[in-house]
Amino acid sequence: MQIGEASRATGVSAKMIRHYESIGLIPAADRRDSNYRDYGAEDVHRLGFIRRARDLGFSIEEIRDLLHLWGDRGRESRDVKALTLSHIAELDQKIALLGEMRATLSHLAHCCDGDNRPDCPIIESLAGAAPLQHAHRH
Amino acid sequence: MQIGEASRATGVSAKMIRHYESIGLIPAADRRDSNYRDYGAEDVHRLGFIRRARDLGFSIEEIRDLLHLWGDRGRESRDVKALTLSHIAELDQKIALLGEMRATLSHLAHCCDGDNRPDCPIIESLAGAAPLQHAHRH
DNA sequence: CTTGACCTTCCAATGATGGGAAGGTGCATA
DNA sequence: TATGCACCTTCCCATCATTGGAAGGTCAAG
Repeated sequence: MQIGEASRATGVSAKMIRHYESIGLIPAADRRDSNYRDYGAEDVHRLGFIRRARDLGFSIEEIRDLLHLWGDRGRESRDVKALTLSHIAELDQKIALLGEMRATLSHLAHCCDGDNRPDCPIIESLAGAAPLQHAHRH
Repeated sequence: MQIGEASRATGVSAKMIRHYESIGLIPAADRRDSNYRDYGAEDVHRLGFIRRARDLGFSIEEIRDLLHLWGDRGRESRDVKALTLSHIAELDQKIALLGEMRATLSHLAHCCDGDNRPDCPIIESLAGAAPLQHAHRH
């Protein structure tokens, strides 16, 4: 199977498959006489694993860990669960931060008439006249 | 005021102040004889505006729009409100996506015993045995 | 034998920020 | 005065995951 077919089978772009190989996330693919990469069922399976993990927001380094756990027959599900829980905590943090941003903006938008007059509390808030309550630096 | 003091006064790093100047987000600062940048009250005000907008998650291009609206005396608060509402919609989308990711992971973690046995539903899900319900590509 | 789809490598860009090198400036203190 | 130190300058590179494109090689069908 050429890289294009592997890409279509897994939803991972050919660009990214080559990239994952270059950073050592996946082993170097076999080559045909034409120097084209050649993929088998196991490679497709691994790429599918990677895509699903990325869809869940795992970083490349976390996926690298997961692949090791996946490939290790003696792995402890405890480790996998710990990695997952840590990821959930990260997601909670992001969600909370975005929620605060949204609340602040929503409050401002609600106070803003939205008509032609230039008295806009949103701009005034940003200008520093009334300090924002929910602002956070990142 | 030198760039370091302007940085401390606004919470924007000196690196970023120079960067914002280089991309035209702020006008080129006055220079002293020493070629050091020189900032006044107006510059600090504008940098504070930028920092607050960034704290709220506005992108550089959105902030560029806001700065124009801010500087335009005849601005319509309608435009500012529209920009804010569009930003709220973006935030809602991100929050929803993260929420789905969290639900999927939480479900998996709940099903994962977390003991020594290698029967880990998290790994099995990622491996494709049981397709995830909440997976999204981005 | 040409066309077009596919593949290869390499280089560069995205967005926001940080790190650091190499060198100039300004001020206080020994 | 000299030395040190904090500050400034420009320039290049790194991050992270991904995309785009250029320049060129390979393969199948028409």
